[in-house]
Amino acid sequence: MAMIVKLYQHAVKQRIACSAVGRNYAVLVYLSRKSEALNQQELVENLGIDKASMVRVLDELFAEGLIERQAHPNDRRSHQIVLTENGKAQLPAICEAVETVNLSMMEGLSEEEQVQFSQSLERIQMNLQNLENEKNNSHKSLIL
Amino acid sequence: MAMIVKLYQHAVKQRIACSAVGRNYAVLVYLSRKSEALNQQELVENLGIDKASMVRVLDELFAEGLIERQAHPNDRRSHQIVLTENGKAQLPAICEAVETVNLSMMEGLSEEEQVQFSQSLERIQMNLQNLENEKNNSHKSLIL
DNA sequence: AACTTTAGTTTACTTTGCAAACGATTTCAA
DNA sequence: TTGAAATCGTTTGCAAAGTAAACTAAAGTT
Repeated sequence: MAMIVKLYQHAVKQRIACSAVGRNYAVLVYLSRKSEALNQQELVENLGIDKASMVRVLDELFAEGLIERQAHPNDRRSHQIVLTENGKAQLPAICEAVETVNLSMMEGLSEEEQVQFSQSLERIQMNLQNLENEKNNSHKSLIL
Repeated sequence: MAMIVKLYQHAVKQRIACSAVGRNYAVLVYLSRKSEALNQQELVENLGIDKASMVRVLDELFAEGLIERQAHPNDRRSHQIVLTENGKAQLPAICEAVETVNLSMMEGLSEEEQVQFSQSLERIQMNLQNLENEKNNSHKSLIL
């Protein structure tokens, strides 16, 4: 499966010429799909990029003028990450690349199989996240 | 999906205390599953680790006494990678870790869904590999 | 024999992850 | 309310891994 992820990301990046976007397309796509404002923590949890790396990624995207860190209304520690106009302008090209690869990837699978596959993926991710959390909380649950 | 791979590998590695094995468990497991001798090229293609990194990984596994590079009978450029006795001795613990995580991961999916999922994965990998190859051969096919 | 290709290695560089520490907050509990 | 603990983001330093180029040695091709 690690293989698949590498092949997938490689395919998408090849289709996005644009400098910093290529490496960080996942962040932009994720931002574009969420209507609410997101802070860095939420990006870290959902994209599987660790928080130190996320700082670097966002710095880079900011330097390219694609995102901004806005003040959070209720929490002065937190930043809300939003796409700039320039950032939004890149989306069609990025999404097209993603869509193209998605389509090629699913070739030969019926509509139903694709749906089933996505559902299985979601469940598997949930299961693995639970595993991870059990680990983290094991020391707490041991104090009985 | 990148998220899933990270969660999965993290879960497996946590369950394998043993030094160098933890990081490189995939190579050992893959070797144990193949009856024929494998060269580095085949490992690179099947595990998605690039060849320069593979040299480092195998160096490390060799330093730990877990694998050996044997001369290929017909091709003196090529090395056949084989598990040492010591390497084989580590397998049960590794496979148990992998099995445990696999089971937890698939929790809530029916036997049939699991089979379907694996088949879809295989097909997807094939599709992505074809995509990759098309790219590599595009310059050749352009010469008409 | 001269070429091209392949397998593996080395090198240097970049990218990423991980862990620890920190400041600035916010939350919680005594 | 005040003090301890947790959270958000950041920085730093180091380890691991990907990438790209050049190289050796050995096959394969023409």
